[in-house]
Amino acid sequence: MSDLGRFKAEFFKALAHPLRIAIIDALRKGELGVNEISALLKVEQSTLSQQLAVLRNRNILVVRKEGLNVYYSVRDATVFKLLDVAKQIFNNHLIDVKDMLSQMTQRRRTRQEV
Amino acid sequence: MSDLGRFKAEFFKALAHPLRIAIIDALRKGELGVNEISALLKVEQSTLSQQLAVLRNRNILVVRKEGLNVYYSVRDATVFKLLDVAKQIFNNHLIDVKDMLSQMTQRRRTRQEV
DNA sequence: TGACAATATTCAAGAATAGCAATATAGTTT
DNA sequence: AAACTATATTGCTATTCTTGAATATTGTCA
Repeated sequence: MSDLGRFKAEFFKALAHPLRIAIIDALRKGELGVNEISALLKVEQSTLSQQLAVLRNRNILVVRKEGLNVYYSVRDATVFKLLDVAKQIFNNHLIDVKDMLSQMTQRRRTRQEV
Repeated sequence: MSDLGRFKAEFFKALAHPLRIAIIDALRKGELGVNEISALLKVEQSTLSQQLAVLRNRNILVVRKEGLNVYYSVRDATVFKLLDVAKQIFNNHLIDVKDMLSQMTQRRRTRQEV
C-alpha cells in the first residue's frame, strides 16, 4: 500500500463527518472565531471543540489565539476545491444521491427500531 | 446541517480507507476483474470483496458480471479528480505530510503498546 | 447432477469514533 | 489572588468500522 494512499485515506477520514464539513464550509470566507462557528452551527461546545481538534491535528485548520479567543482558518484553500468537486459529482448523479438519502434514512430508521 | 453536507460526509467516508483508495486508483485506466484487482492489491478475498461492496453501495463503483467473473469500474471519472486534488494538497504541504506520517506511526505504536 | 471456481455475505471480536458531561487550562478583570 | 470567560481535554458509553474465517451463492463444466 503506498504511503500516498494512506495519507489520502487519513485525509478523507478527516472530512468524513458532517460537522467537520460544515466547519470547513463556514470558513470559506476566511478566519472565524470559535464563538462565531459555534453560533453558526449550534452544537455542544465540547463537540465543536473536539471536531476542531480533529481538523487541527490533520493540519487542515490553522489556529490563531488572541486573548481568550481562538480563531480558525483553513490552511490550504485547495481543500475547498475538494468539497466543490464532491458537489460536482453529486450534481452529475442527482438520482444516486436520492438513493443515498433513502439508504441513509432507512438505516437511521432501522437503528431506531432496534 | 445541510443534506449536501451529509452527502459529502458519507461520500468522503467511502474514500476514507487505504484499500478503497487503492482500488479506485487501480481502476484509473478502466474496468478490472476482481481477480485482477486481487492480484494487484494482495489482500484477503473477503476483505477485498467487502470493500468493493462499500464502494458499490455508495454508487462509486459499477459492476458488470460475465460468467463467473465480475468486473468493476468507477462510475464517474470525476472521482479521480478528487484523488488528484488530494494529492495536490499534499504536494503543497510536503512537510505536513511528514508530520502526519509520524503521527500515524506513533499512533500505531501506541496501539501496539497498549 | 456433482464437483469446482469466483465472488459475496455473515459472524464474531477487536479497534476506532462520536458525543455528552465533567473537569481542566489559560487569559482577563477586579 | 479570586472570580470569570473561552476553549480544550478527559472519561465514559454507545455506535460504527475492519477483518479474517466460515459459509453461501452463482455460474461452469465434466
